[in-house]
Amino acid sequence: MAESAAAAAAASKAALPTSPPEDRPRRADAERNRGAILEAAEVVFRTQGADAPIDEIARLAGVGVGTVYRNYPTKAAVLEAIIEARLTPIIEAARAACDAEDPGAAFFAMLRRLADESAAFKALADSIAAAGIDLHEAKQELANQLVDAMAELFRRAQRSGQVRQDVGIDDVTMLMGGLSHSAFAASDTPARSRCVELVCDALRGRAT
Amino acid sequence: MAESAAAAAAASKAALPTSPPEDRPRRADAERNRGAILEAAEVVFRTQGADAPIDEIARLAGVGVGTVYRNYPTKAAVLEAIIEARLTPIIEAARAACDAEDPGAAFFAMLRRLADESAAFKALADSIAAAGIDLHEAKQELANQLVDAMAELFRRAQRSGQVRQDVGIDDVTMLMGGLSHSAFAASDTPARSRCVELVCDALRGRAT
DNA sequence: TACTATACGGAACGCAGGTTCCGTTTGTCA
DNA sequence: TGACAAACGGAACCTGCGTTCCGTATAGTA
Repeated sequence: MAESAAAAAAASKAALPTSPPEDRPRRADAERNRGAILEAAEVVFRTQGADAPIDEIARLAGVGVGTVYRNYPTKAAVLEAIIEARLTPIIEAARAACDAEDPGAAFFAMLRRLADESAAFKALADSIAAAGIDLHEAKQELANQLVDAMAELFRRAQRSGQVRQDVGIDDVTMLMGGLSHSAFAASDTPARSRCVELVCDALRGRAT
Repeated sequence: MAESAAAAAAASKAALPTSPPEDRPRRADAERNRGAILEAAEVVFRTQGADAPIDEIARLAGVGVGTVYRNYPTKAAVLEAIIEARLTPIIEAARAACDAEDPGAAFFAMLRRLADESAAFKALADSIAAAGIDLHEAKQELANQLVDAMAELFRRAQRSGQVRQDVGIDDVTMLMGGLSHSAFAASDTPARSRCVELVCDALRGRAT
């Protein structure tokens, strides 16, 4: 999945080693390295966030930087591949949740999930936190998809009466963006869930 | 005010042009430049945040970078002077609020103030957002003072029964740190106040 | 095993930002 | 007005990071 995501992302950027089908297959070591790079990038972006240097990924993968760039045209492309792999199922879950019987419960469940994912994956937290802020990153498209899906879910939850009427999706983005940003630092899981529940309660307009 | 704060901050760092009293006074142009630097730094850190380059400050002040460094040993020292000037009155207000008749109202008022200040001053938002996160910055000491003052105020508000019992100061730090971070981006004042009120309601444990 | 296209590693490059250095300018005082 | 210490500006330096380049190594093939 990450594979295809990466390939797709790459295809739109430049000619990559994942060449036309009929060509002779790539060398085995190249294939192996590609996997190692993807795994290393996952670890590094998860633990260090989007600002981690490329050298770090290369080192962990046991390859030179050149090899990283032979697989991905830019650092942004590597990041995008990783973020996409991580974010796609979340976006799909949000879309699927729109059809849930109880849109309110589904909406709040998604908020919890966003916080959990942010806590577990620093680059993702960066991405979600940035969703309501800058608009100039490669991953913006993905962030938009997430925001759109959440917006639809939010509208349904609100229409069902489980979210107070005087708030908007932008408020949710602001609260969750901020929370995501803090979430990774907090190794403290209970505190995080408590905060998410506070936000949920606030959006409901009533106490637990 | 900014002057004295800067001087104090500077004194603790290294020997600065603000030399021992009995020495002959500094040259008039030096004094003027110092003021210009402080003003420029204020503007730059307010609008661009803590990451703004020193050159920007020098340019706006109409001096060379060398002159900035003759007044402050490092960029961190400049930032600290500015943040201190901005944060000190807030910290004092938080301490004073501990003696308020209604600790609950005082506590929530401080939350509002923190959000407002963050929205108006990017570097301050950075600082507040970081309060619950890293521990390696020059401004950490200030952040700690703020957190300590807020913690005391929080305890009193909680003891007075206006804050639910099942949350801690760390939850407040997390929520407000995140909100501060988003707040600057949001030129939208109503949205910001709405979010702060949501957080306040959540901490109260009841709806408006 | 020998040959060659493919892939590799990592030095080198460019750029940005913090900090230092030094030749020049200028305020101050006699 | 002349002399000198104080202060100035900004080029130069250093470090970190993204990206490129090229001489070398090797998987695949005959």
